[in-house]
Amino acid sequence: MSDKNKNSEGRSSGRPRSERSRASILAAVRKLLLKDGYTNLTMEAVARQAGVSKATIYRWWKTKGELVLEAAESEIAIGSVPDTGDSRADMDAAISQLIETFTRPLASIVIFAAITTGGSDPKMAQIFRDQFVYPWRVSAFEALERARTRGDVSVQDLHFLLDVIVGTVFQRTLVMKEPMIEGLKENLLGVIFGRDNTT
Amino acid sequence: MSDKNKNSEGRSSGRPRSERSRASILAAVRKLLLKDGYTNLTMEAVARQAGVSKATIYRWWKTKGELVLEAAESEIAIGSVPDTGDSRADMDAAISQLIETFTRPLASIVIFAAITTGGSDPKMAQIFRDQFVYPWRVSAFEALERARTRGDVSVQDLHFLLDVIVGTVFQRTLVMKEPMIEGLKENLLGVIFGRDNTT
DNA sequence: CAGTTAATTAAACGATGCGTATCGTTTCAA
DNA sequence: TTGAAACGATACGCATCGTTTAATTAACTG
Repeated sequence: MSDKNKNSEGRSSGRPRSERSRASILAAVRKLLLKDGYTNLTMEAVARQAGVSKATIYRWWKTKGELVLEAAESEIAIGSVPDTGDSRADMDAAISQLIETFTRPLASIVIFAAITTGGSDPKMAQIFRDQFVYPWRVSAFEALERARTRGDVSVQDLHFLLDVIVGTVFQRTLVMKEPMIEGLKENLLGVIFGRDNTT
Repeated sequence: MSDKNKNSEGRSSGRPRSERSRASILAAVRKLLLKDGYTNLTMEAVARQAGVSKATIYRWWKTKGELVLEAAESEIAIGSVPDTGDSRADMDAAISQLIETFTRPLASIVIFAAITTGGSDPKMAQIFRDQFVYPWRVSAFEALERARTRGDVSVQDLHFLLDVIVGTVFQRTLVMKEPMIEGLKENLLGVIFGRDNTT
C-alpha cells in the first residue's frame, strides 16, 4: 500500500501505472496460455481478453517471452533444496519440488516454450535459466555433495545424477504426459542412494 | 525405372508428379529448418527456396508437420536395439543409437517440434510417436526384459529404467545442449546394470 | 503426332497478427 | 489549475497464412 507510488524512484509525476490493467493483462496471458499454448498466444488476443489496448502491453513488455515469464512467475517458481542433515530426506524433497512444479499445467507450457524458443528468443531462455533452472540446480547439487560427504552417495559424477533426476522427471511429466508418477520418486531415490527396495 | 509409371495403380495416365519438385521441396525444408527452426519455418519460404509454387506444396502435404516429418524422416530414424545375447552390449548399442540420433542438428529441431506442438498439432505428435518413438521403446524394452531374465538387471520397473535412459539423454543432448556427453553412456549403463566402475 | 490428363504455375483472395503511431481522455503530483 | 505520463481506441502498412482460380505445361496413350 505504502509503496504503491513509485515516486520515490525516478518517476517525477504523471498518471501512475494502472495496477488493474497490469493484473488483467497477466491474468489474460495465463488464461490464453492454458487454452492455446505459447506459440498460438497473440498479443491481440491478450489485449482483447484483458480489455486493454495493445499499446499498453507493448508499453511495459518488449517481447512475448518477457510477458509470459512474468505472468507465469509464481507458477514456475521452484523452491531450493532443504538442508536437514538427512540426505535422503533432502533429495526426497528436491524430487518432490521438481515433480510438483513440472506437473502444473501452466508450468509445463512455459518451460517447454522457454527451452524451445532458445534459438529465436535467447533472452527468454536466459531469463528462464538464470531465474528458475540454475538456483534449483545449484542447491540440489549442494545437497548431493553433502550426501556424498556423508558417504550416502557413491556415484562420482554428481552432474550426471542431477541430469538423471531432471531428465527423468521431465520425461515422465512433460514428454509422456501420462500421470505415471507412482513410484517415480522412490525409484529415483533408489538410483541416487543405491537400491534397497525392489519395488 | 520400370515402376516410374504409376499406371499399374489407380492412376490412369497424365502428367506424373515431378520428382524433381518433390526432392527440391524436401531439401528446402531441411535447409530452412536448420536456419530458422520449426516455428519460423514458413510455407512461402519453402516455396521460394525450392523454386516451386505454394500450391504444389499444399497439393501433396496437408500440414506443415506432415511436410517436416517427411523431410526429416531419415534424420530422425532410429534403429532397433540388437539382440546379441550380451545384455550390456545390447543396451550399450541402444544408448548409442539414442545419443547419435539426438545429436543430429536436424533431429533435435524436429523432435522438439513434435513434442511441443502436441497440443496444437496432435496429428504430427502421433505420427512422430508411432513412427519413431514407439518402435525404439518397444525394442529397448524387450532388450531390458532379456537382461532381467538373464539376471543382469535387478531393477523391477523397466519402464522407469527406459525413462531414465531417454530422459537423461534428452536432458543432456537437447535441453542442456552442451556437448557433455563424455561418460554419459557408461554412467547410464552403471545405473542399469549396477555400478562396478566408479568413473 | 495429336489427344488426354493431371501436375504445376502465377496470381489473387480474405484473415489474421505484427509493431507503431496518433488521438483524445484519464489520473495523479506539484 | 496545470503538466506529465498512462490509458483505451483505432488505424496504419506490412507480412504470412492457407486457399482458390484459371491458364499453362509436361508426360503418357493410342
